[in-house]
Amino acid sequence: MLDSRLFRERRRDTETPPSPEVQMEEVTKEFINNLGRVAAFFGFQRLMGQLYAVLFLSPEPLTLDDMVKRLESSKGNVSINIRALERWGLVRQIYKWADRKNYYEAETDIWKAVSGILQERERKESQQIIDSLSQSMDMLTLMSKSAGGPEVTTAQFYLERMEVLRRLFQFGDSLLDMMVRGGAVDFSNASKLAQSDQPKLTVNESDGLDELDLAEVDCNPN
Amino acid sequence: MLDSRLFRERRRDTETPPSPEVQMEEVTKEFINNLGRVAAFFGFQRLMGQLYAVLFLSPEPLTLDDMVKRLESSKGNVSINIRALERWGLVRQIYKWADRKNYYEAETDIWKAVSGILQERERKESQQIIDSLSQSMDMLTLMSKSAGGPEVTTAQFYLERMEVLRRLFQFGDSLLDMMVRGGAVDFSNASKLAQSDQPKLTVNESDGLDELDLAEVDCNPN
DNA sequence: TAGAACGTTTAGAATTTTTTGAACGATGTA
DNA sequence: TACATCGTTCAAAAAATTCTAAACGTTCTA
Repeated sequence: MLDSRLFRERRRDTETPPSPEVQMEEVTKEFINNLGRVAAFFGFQRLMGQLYAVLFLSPEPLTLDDMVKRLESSKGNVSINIRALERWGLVRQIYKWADRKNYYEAETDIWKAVSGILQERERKESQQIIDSLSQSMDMLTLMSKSAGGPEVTTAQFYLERMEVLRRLFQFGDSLLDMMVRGGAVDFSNASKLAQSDQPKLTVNESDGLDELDLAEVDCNPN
Repeated sequence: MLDSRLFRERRRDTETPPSPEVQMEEVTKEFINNLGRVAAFFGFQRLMGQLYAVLFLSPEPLTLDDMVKRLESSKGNVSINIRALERWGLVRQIYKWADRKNYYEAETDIWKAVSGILQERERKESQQIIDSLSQSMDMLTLMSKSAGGPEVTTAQFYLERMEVLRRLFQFGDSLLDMMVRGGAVDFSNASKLAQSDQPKLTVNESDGLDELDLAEVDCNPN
C-alpha cells in the first residue's frame, strides 16, 4: 500500500519536469547558497553573502523586510549584516522620495568591491604580521649582538627562520598591492622565496605600470 | 599601604630591563600568536598555526608531548592538528632509530607549502563555484529560449548578472593557477572585469612561460 | 605475561559565533 | 495626541566550533 504510493510519487518526480517557476527558484537558491559559502570562506558571515546574492539578482532595490522574507532570517540579523555589506562597499543605499523605508542595491562593479576588501582587510592583516615580525627581528638582532650566552645562537637561528617568513608575507602584501593598484606580478621565482641567497622582491617602475618581480634587490627591513 | 606596594611593583617593572631569557620567551610567544592568527585568518584552526610556529622555531624535531607542554594544550588536540598539518604538507614526520616516539619538523620550503594549499583548497573551492554557476547558466540559457512567459526576461537578467561573477571567479582561479605553476599575471585590466564589452581572460603562451592577461579572447563557458 | 609508553579516538564540556525576538527611539500619519 | 512604521540594539537562546580527559589499541620492555 504505502510502498506503492511512495513509488508512484517517486515516479512522478522524475516524470514531470519541474515548472519554470520552480526551476527559477532552484537556480536562485543555489546561487544564494553559493555566495553564502564564498562569504564564509573569506571569513565573513554566511548571511552577508546571501544578502549580497539576493540584491545581486534583484532588478530593483529591496527593503530590509523584503530580504527578511526572502531569506527567512530575523530583522535584527539582516540589519546588522546589511550594514556590514555597506561598510565593505558591496551594497549601497537608495533613498526614495516620500518613502521612509531604506532600499538597498548591490554594487555590481565587482572589481571595485573586491579590491576594496583586499585593501581594507587583507592588507591590514598582512601589515600587522609584517610589523610584528620586523619588531621581533629587530629585538633579536640587538640580542645577538649585545647579550652573550646561549641566547646568541638561538637569536641568530630565529632570525634566519623569521626572515623567510617575512619575505613570504612581504611578497603576499606586494601581490595584494598590485591587485588593488593594477600592476603585474611574476610568480616564476616564487619558489625561490626561501632561499638564503638573495632572490628578493622588487617593484620595477616600467613605463608607468608597476611590475612586481621576484629577483634581486631588497625588501628592506621595516 | 596596599597602594604603595602596588606602586613599587609597577615601578620595578619599568625599571628592570627584562632578562635575555624573558625577552626570548616574549618574542617566541608573539611569533606563535601571530601564526595562530594567520591560520585562523585562512580558515584553519588557530592551534594549527601555533603548532607550525613551534616547529618552525625549533632547531630539532619535536615530539607530541613536547608540543603539548609548549602550548599547554591537550594531547588529543595536538594529535589531531598535527596530522592536519601533515596532510597539508606543512609538517613532516621524522623517525628515529629505536625510538617509538614520533618526531615532527616544519616544512621550511614555505612556497611549496603555500602553493600546495592553494592548489588543494582554494582552487577546489573556486572550481566548485564556477561549476555550479556554469550549470545554472546553462539551465537559464535553455529557459530563456524554450519557455515563454515572464520567466524569459528574468532568465536573461540572471544570465547577465551571473556572467559577471563567473568572470571574476575564472580570473581568480587562473590567478591561483599561475601562482602554483609559476606564471605571471597582469592586473591592469582587472577593473574592466565586469564590462559587457569583451575584456575577458586569456593565457598567453609566451616563450615557455605562462602569462595571464585580462584582454580579448574567451573564458569559454564550461 | 604484566605493565609502561605512545598515539588516536571520542563523548561531552567549554567556548565562541550566530541568530532571535523583544524593547526602544525616531519619524511619520490620522 | 495616539498610533503605526521602520531600523537599530542588545540580552538571551541556539548552534557551531574547539578543547579536554579518559578509554583504548599497539608496541615495546622487564
